Amino acid sequence: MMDYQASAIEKKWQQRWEKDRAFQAIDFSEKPKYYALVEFPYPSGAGMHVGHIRAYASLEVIARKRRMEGFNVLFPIGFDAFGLPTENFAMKENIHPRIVTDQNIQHFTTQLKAIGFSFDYDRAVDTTDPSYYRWTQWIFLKLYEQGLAYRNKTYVNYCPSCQVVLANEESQGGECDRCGSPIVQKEKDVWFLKITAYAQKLLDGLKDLETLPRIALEQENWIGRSEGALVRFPLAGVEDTLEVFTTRSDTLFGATFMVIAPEHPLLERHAKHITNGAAIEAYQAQARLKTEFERTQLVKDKTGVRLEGLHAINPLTQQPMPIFIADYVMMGYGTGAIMAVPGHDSRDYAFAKTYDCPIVEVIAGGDLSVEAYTDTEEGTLINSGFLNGLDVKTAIRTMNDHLERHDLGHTMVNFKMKDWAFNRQRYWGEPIPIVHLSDGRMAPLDEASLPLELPYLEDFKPSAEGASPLAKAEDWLRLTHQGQEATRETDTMPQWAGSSWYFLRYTDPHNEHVFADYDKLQYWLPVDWYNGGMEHVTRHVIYSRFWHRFLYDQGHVPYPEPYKKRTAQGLILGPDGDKMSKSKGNVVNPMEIVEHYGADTLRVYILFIGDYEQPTPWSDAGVKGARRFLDKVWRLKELISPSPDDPEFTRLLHQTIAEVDHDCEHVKFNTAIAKLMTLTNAAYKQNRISLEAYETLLKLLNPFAPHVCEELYEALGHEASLVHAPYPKADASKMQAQTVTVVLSVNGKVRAKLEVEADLDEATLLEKALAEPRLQPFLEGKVIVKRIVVPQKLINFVVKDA
RNA sequence: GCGAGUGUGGCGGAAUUGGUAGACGCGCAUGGUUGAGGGCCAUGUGGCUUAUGGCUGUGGGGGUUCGAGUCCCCCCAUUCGCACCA
Repeated sequence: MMDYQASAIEKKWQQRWEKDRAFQAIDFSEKPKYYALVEFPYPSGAGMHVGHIRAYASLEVIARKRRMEGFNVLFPIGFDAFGLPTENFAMKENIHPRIVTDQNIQHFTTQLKAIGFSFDYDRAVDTTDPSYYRWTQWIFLKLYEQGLAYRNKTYVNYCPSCQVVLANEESQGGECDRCGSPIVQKEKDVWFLKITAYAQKLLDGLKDLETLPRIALEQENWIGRSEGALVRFPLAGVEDTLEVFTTRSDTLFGATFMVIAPEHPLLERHAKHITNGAAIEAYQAQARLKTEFERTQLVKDKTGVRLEGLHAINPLTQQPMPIFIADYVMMGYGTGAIMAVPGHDSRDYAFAKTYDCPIVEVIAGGDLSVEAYTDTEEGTLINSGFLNGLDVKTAIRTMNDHLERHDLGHTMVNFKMKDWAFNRQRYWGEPIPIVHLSDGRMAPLDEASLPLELPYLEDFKPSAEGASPLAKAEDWLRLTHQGQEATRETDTMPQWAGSSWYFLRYTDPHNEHVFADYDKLQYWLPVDWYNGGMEHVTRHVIYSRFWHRFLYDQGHVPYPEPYKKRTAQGLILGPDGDKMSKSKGNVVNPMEIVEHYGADTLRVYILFIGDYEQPTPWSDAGVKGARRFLDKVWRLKELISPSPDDPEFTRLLHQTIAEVDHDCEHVKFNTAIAKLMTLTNAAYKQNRISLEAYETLLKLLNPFAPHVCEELYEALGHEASLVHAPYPKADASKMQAQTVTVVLSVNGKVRAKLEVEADLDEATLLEKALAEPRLQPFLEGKVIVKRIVVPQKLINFVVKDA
């Protein structure tokens, strides 16, 4: 028999699958549908890395398994191809991003096919293709029509190096997500999507998503719902109020001063009453220089400036409350103003100490002379008028009632989530289909005029001061709209746009009339299983759920939630245990493994490497083990025998069928492979294998290592491929062992083992156990006080000295 | 600071409901096969030990139990997420 020649076999079967269109998803097939979705890649010039393989290999196994189980499987792939790396590369090399993108996509596709992924490549989407982004623009127009896309002047995180505006989550730690440069705050007129309007729906929808608790929790925290009250504090001497959001209205009697964000509009509104305007302005200027990172991370001392000439009144105590500006209060959360309760909030306490404000105890228990008493989830109210003696929960309810009755405020729900900054000042993104008319108004483009294509620019470097390169495309920029001179919007959409709805397009990727046919959406959706990176659990998953829910509300998609189940693979670290990075030189190129050992080896190794959902270091030695296993399966063919397998082997076979099935469905691919290895080893141990058992092994292994399995299966005389071969079913009656090992222990320590018939009755078993010679030294001269019998497993004698 | 995860041999990692800790793989050791090397095969491989036995052992310390990697309490380390969230 020939040796296992991976590369020849793999090419052969890849061509065969392509010729047979083996992985084509059939719209409206009679079979039950299964939609397996993996996050589509950004086609970088570096090609695939091992992380991609791990991300796709899981659902690759599931997709192949489902086909064998008789499902009509949609397992698509595409490319999230707009974005900065391509644009930066294009600038550096002076090649147009269109060309770079096409090359990269082609390179990626070749690599994906070389690994044997069973994607339906006919459905591939490319977010940079005008026939795709036409519909991204269309969805934007729908959002705009509903008032969910708006422009606002705001301070934005700006990266001076990339010359782009970044979302908060792209500038965490005060550094640009992409280049690591420090972020500065810049005032700009930018686009937002009103995702906050969907906050509650996005939160509620989570209960229908099957996922790890921590994945749901991360989304919950990101949405950040909190219940509380809006309270209006009257200002002394002017007809105005200062509104705050608080979750602890019960502490209102302890509120002794107010703090507002340095950007708070109250400052401008009452500038003429404020007598220390210069000091205020100086503080504002200083705060603006700080990034949000510095404001929240580095500066733990509380600084601020008291407003002179303006103060608020505590509506309950009627005491005057000084107002401060301080940068520990953020304009972006709640109302940008707080009532400070120094007795029970450590930030307010520190501030009160510094600025000498009164500290009032309103919840009994702490020692306010040393620190704020913040352990106040429960407790009893004191110094609080009508709340005295009430517990915290009742006090909150009572206070809220009081506020509503006296028109001082009302209960409200606040969300941490902010609106989605939806713009980039770069070339390689979807143009926003809006024009600015000469009279200052904005107008959406006509749907029929979409796509609004990117103009072909020779020079797509950013314009001055962070304006989009599109501002330089004079011919494209100017037009006549509704009889007026107009200019086009020059910002482009962020990279999250195209990925917010790509899974919908897969159901009908070539449709020129709608983004996807409703009946096809109804057939294929929802996505049955979505796998991707942990890092996308908040942003991408929430953004795409938002778009999907919006489209549902507008009647364009049939179901409210897009995903039924979400998993996330762990990172593959470098062999040194550090995160793989070019600078550390610990990057493993998967294609080298394919060349050296074959794609099947790579696939098996990556799933065998460790728990799928945990990070794991790469090991070159481990790869060899995967290859050895496939070699063993290959050579096992020589041991096919007409004589039946040992009963113990048959039992193991059926147990393996059941466990591999279970493990695959529970993302335990590593143990599934381990069990296939055990089965293979057992066949060698009995020195033969029945044809039936060998074929079963091939079918179980096929989703992991399809090329070698197909080759061996064909060599057995089968003409039909394994793609739709029926998946093995375990026969429970054959899983029961004839004999079992029962552990004999004394006082919990294992002293002997006993091979007995599985159905032996308890009395006989005990008799045998007591007669076991190896137990005698531990029983002699003792009294057995207790006998524990776990059927088919263990006996424990509890003894004590006689 | 808050929340979540993780911690088991030389290494990656296994271990339904508490019931033989270390499956499977790597590495290593010894022997075999081979012109050599590789490959392959067999056996062994947590530690200690006065070895067919005994003791000990799942980050540390307590506890519950006949029995704890698994359950409870306290601590430590590490990773991730959020972060002055009012």
